[in-house]
Amino acid sequence: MINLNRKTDYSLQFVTALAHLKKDENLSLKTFAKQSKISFAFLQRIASPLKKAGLIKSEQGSAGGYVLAKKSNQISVQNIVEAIEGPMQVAMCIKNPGACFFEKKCPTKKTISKINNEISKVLQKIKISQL
Amino acid sequence: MINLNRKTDYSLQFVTALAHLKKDENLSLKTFAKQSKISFAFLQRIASPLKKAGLIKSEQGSAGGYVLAKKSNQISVQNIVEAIEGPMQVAMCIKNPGACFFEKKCPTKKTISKINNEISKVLQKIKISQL
DNA sequence: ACATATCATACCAATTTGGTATGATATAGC
DNA sequence: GCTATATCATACCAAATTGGTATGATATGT
Repeated sequence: MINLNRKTDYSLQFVTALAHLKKDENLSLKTFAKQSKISFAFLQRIASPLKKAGLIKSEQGSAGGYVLAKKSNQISVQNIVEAIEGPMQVAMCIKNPGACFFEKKCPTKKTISKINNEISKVLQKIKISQL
Repeated sequence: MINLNRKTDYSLQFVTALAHLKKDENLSLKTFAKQSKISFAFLQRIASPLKKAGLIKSEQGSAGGYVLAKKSNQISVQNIVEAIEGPMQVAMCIKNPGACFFEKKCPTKKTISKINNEISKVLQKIKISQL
């Protein structure tokens, strides 16, 4: 399926919210959960990979919370998708050599690969700052 | 996830094979199953929606089989994706009003919608004849 | 200390996906 | 009319993915 799952969807919302913070503000998950009506527990599962991917930073403790780790015009939808869902590939064959039975003989691999590149470009072009 | 599932993948292979038939030839699923090593039973589940979508035609009976219903430069990857997976939408909100809790207030709907259009364009642009 | 954060798990139900099986219907050729 | 070979229309099932929750640990400002 060509679709963004709920984790990715919520991630976009969260990162967008971070992009709109004022200087020296941060945003805790609890606060964002209240604002957005997204479950706190679910947000926790999102924040972790976003941080690992270097898109957001965090401070623990009582005045803690999250902020962007980069400028919002340097974070693309592609970055978020890949942080949450792993490497963007429209078919297993693109980035996993040996994953497909057909492999080299596949009559459509070239096309699949092209589709992958084009979609990837689209996602890279759209930045968080554009929201 | 941004990916083409196996049904769509096999569909691309099948339709491509039909595009390469000579004048007045047809292709039965049994024959294609042997050629491609794709399971016959699985191919049956693919052929049905492709036909319903008006992309391929069939003849029953002992000399029967499938042919394209349109010229191969008039069938896009988008057509196939939609025939197999339903309307292309990166998020439920795009084509199902009321499907999402956030609906009008959603801070990212505009972006999601943009992503949807861009990807849709990509898939429309790529035609079966290009394989 | 205590309240409030992040962090790191593990768990479970619901849905989707991949794949098979079964029986009916249509048709060309004998 | 019989037979072989097609499509057609289901229904079924196992495995993987997704959506969502729960629990406990660690860090830090007041």
